Formats: sequence, C-alpha cells, structure tokens
Amino acid sequence: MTELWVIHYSTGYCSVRKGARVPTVSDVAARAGVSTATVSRALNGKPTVDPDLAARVRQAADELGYQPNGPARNLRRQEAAVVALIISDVENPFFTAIARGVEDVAHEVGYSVVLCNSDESVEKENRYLDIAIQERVAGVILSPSGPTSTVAKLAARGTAYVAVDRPLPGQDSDVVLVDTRLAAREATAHLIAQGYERIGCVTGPAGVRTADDRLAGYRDALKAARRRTSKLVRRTEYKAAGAHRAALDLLAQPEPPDALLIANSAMAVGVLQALQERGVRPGRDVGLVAFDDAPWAALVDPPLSVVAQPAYELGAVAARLLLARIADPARPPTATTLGARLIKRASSRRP
Amino acid sequence: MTELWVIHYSTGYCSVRKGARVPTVSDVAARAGVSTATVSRALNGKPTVDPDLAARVRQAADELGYQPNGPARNLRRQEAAVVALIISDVENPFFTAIARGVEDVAHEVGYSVVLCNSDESVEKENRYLDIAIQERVAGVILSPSGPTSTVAKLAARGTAYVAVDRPLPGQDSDVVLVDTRLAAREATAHLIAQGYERIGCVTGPAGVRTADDRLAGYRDALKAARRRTSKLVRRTEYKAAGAHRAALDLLAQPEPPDALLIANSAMAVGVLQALQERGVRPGRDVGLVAFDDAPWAALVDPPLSVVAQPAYELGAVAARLLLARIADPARPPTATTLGARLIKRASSRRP
DNA sequence: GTGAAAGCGCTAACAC
DNA sequence: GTGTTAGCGCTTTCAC
Repeated sequence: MTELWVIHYSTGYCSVRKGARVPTVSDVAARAGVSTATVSRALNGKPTVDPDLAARVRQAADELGYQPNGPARNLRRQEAAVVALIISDVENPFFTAIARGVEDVAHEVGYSVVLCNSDESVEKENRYLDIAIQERVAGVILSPSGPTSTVAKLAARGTAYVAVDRPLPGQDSDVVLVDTRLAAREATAHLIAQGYERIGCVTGPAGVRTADDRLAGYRDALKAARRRTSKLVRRTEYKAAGAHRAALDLLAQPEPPDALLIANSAMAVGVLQALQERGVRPGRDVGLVAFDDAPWAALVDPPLSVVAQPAYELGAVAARLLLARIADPARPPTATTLGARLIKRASSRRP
Repeated sequence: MTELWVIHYSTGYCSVRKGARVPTVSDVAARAGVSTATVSRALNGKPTVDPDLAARVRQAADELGYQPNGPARNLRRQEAAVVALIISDVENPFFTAIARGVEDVAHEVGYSVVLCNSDESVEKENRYLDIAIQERVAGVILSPSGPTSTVAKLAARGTAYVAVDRPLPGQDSDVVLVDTRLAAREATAHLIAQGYERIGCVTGPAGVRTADDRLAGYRDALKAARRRTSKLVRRTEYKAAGAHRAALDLLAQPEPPDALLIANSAMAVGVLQALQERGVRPGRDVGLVAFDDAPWAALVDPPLSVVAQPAYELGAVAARLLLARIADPARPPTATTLGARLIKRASSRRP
C-alpha cells in the first residue's frame, strides 16, 4: 500500500448549484392549486382525498421534483421509520450477515436501517447510542461491546431496543443469542474424541459474553473428559492480529498445544498465519476448530473445521423482535437462542 | 442452518415506558431559570454566554438527561452533519474497507456516516438516494451499481456527492478510482510471462465499470503478447455463486483454460470451490490471480496471487473530497486514481 | 449578555 | 372533502 501513485486532475466545472431552492409542500400546493394540508394528505395516500385532486397534486410534485423533508416530517410525527444497528465490527462477516438479516426484515415493512460500527469500543458504542437517541430513531439493535454498555439511556427514554449475539448485563431486554457455550463444548469434545491431548483455546476479551461463553464451553468439555483445566488459554481482541500474537505465544510454550479452539474467523486467520510462519502444519501438527463458517474456511489447507452460526437468522429474528416491541412497548421481553452447527473438516481429524 | 433449535421464553417485564416524556430545551431553560435561547447558545458552546449561566444550563441538562432533538435541529439549521455511503455489497471486504476509510475521515470532523447496502441493485440504490435526499444529508458517497444510476437528482438539488470505485457515466462529479485496467493488464502479463497458454477471465457484469476495465486490461495484455483474444471470458454477478458456475462452465470446455484472472475475492471463492469439486489443482493445473487481497488469500493452498487494491485509502480520499465539496460547492470536480499492487504468490507460478 | 419571538417544513386538529 | 391554523423542538435574528 505504500507505493501508491495518485493522479489528481480537474475534470471541468461542477454542476452542483448551491442556490437550488428545494421545493416544499407550499410550492406543490400552489402549483396544484390546493392547500398544503391536501398536498400532505394526497402524498401520504390518505383515503379522504378526491382522486382528481390527488392526481393533480402528484403531478405537481413530480414536475417540481418534490421530495418530502424527512426531519420536518419526523419532527412533526414524533417518530421515524428508521432503526439503528450498532455492531462491533463491520469487517467481520459474522456481523455483516447479521446486518443483512436485519435489513431484509426491516425493509419488508418500510423501515430503513442505519449501520453503525462501534469497533469493539464502548466509547464509540455510547457515541452511536447518543446519536441514535438524538436522531429519534424508532429502535436500536446492538451487540454490546463490553459489560458496561449504557443502554440504560434507551430504556429511560422509552426507545425500543434488542440485544443481538451478546446479552445486556442487568437488562431484561429482548435478546437473541446463539448457544455458543454448548457449541464450544461440542467442538472441544470433538477434538478430545479425535485423540488430541493438549487442547488450547484462543478467545476474545474478558467481559465480552461470547468470548466468555466459548471459553466456558471449552472448559465444560475438558472437565467432562476429566482433563485438568488447561493453561493453554489466551484471550485477546477478536481480531487477526491479537490471535496471531496469541498463537505465537502458545507455540513457544514448553508444552505447546496439539489442538486449538478459536473463537472467530478473524482470529482463525491470525492463528493460521502464525502456524504458517512457524512451519507448524494445521491438521497434522495442530488440530483446529474455529467459530464462524467463513466462505474461505473449506478452501484453506487443510479445510478448516468450523462452528457455523446462524448469523443471518440472528439478525432477522432481532429485527422482528424490535418491530414487535416498537408496536407494543409493554410486551414482556423474550430471549431467543439459536443453535450452532459443528462442521467437521480435515483440520480437526487426527492424522 | 436447517437444524436450528429455538428457545423462546419470556424473561419478565420490560422496563421500556411509553409515557416517558422527553425533555426539551424549554425544560432545561425552566430548570436553569433562563430562556431557551440561552440554553441553545450555552449547549452549542457559543462564546457570548456568561460562564456561570452556561454551567447552570449544562447542569440542568445533565440532571434532566437532555439530548437535543436531531431532526428539529436539522430542520432549523437546514443541514445535518451526516453523510450517506451507498455501497453495492456490505459482505464484500473491499467495500467494508472503503467504509472504514470514509468513517475515520468523517468522524475526525464530527460527521456521522450512515451505511446503505444497495446490493448491486440499481433499484435499491435509487431508493437509498431518495432516502438520502429526504433525510437532507450533507453529502453522498456512492459506488454506482450500474450504468444507469440516477444521481442526477442529487445534482439537481445541489447535494454534494462523490463516486468511489466506479465513475458515474456522463457526470462530471468528483471521483476516486483504482487504475484497475492497468492492474488487470499487469496481472495477465504476469500469467503470460509464467508461460500459461490459455488464459481465461472471470469478471463482473457488463456495465459495471470495474468489471469492464478488468476485462479490458486482460485483453490489453493478450493483445500486447499477440495472443488472439481469448474466448475464455465469462461475465457474472460479482459473487461466489456466479463465479462458481462460470468456472464449472469454463472447465467443461473442449479447450479449458490453464490460467484465470478473477475480478474479485468473492468470485475467487467460487472459482476455488469449483476447482476443488472438479479435482483441478490451483497453481499446478490452473494458474490464478484474483483481485482483492483478502485476509485468507495467503492461507489457501497454494497461496493465492492477488491484485491488492487500496480500499481504505479509496474511502478516505472520497470522504475528504466530499467534505471539500460540501464546504465549496463551486470547486471544480477532480478525478483521483490510485494504483494497485500485484502480489505474486504460488497460485500463479508455473510448476 | 440575555430574552422574546419568528419560523424551518410538515402533519393533525379543527372548522367549514 | 378541503382549507385554516397551530405547533413539533430547535436556532437565530432583533431588541434591549
């Protein structure tokens, strides 16, 4: 990325005009020869408008290129058909799949979705929560970045919200989760069954619920197999770089692991890089199972065993719950848990 | 994903209150014993307000949990510190990297970014353009989904916009591109130099400029090497599924390709799957170069040669141009072209 | 330095 | 059915 070259040249004069006056209801009303109220009614499809007038209004609006002013409308209506989705990493396919699920459901009922990237930072998350409140969105779906998320503000204002992938501590909100602890346990049990002896775990930061749960499931399985709890656990940010460091550290131990449970696909990239650098062959020297069935997982050498999570469904369910809560703020909150699926490939088959 | 199980249960009563009245400037004013005008001035950091009063106002605002009403403010100010970013695929790492670039620059100057996913559909793109106009965003950055994008609306209203990754046909707007034709030419020349004979190309839909350019660069290289233009070209949507079909089709030809130029990383996944299914070994039987240096590219077997594009920089530059245009609508539009870099790995080394 | 008042564009009462 | 009017919450002249 260092040897970029850049051409910068002007391509002429720009057609953007500052003075362009934006037409309003009054302009449309004047052109159609009716009142602003009629314009509003006609354009919003209210049935109490004479069809002829409505047609005249629509034509006038078209001719003027009228587009309603959203902020004004929302100010008046005291509500907007917009939901905010705050996720912790736009570059993580797991979260973008959630986003697709949310989008599809929201669009079906005419809601827009604005995507906010909290970048696993509680600070940015709070900033976006404030923005969501200030923009008076109808609801918020979020995957909390840490244990200290301050969604209390949302509750205090009566803004609907749903937690996705990670629960909100001390909040009885709607929540959609994956049974990730069980999945981690099954994945670890699979590694044990394959005869691996020193199974390690690379998971996310303490306080991030999915990271804690995956670690707990890993320990469940070791305990059930009467292994002593391993010292081969590393916790780092949910990204390739952190996992890369963690894997190098583990490989440098006097008794390095012969298998690893990895808590997401970005981390899997870091671990695989580290193994490559150290000349350790995945599958042969070190068994691997990673969370998230990334599109490339079956293409690496050897194909990577994964825990496939229903990310799209997670988003879709969260969106439905949010819409339900917007419609009825008094409904009792629900918790939904979706199952994950272990896909066994060559990276976890004992040679 | 079929064998999901779902637990649905109530977790108690929800704390969301519908009646919660949201405090306004008037409430703050009353509590601080000043006028609404002073509240506004104090909260916006205007220097013409007595420090003591300002402190009182801030305290009152805190106590009430006051959050300004965004739509109302924007309505009054006739502008919002928000830019819309319309990209054609949120699940494509290339575009999410662009998004990060845009975000980082925008946040530096206090702008928010709303991300819209047009899903390579001109229809959705237009829908989002309408929404952007209606929400009266300060500007729009978009990667047009097709040749018929109707950004004309933006120009007509005087809304600032910048095209990223793909130009807008017939618009002299600001634009930030990658010299993708040259990159494709270099990648193809590299395959030729390695001694591959029947080099094919899997690229995106006709009318999508990057797809056309990559194809053109490919042909440039063949022509320069005095090869007759190959019939081994397939065009499909910019996704794994389309590329998968295209690759299967190419492999079934009487004279199948012995090398392929692939127009993005999602397509590379589809091609690699197809090769795997047919027992064709990448690198040995078929040389490969793909656009986009996905994190996993070096991890597949053999490591994938790629054309690395400066996606983050693309977004960052686009954001800077947009901010400049918002500040000065009359400035002449510029075109910026960034270079790409060929990274040669084993998938394109002739055995 | 501060307050009173107007008004951004729209919709929803309320008249007619 | 349609028009008149008030007002959503905020900022910003304009007086003082």
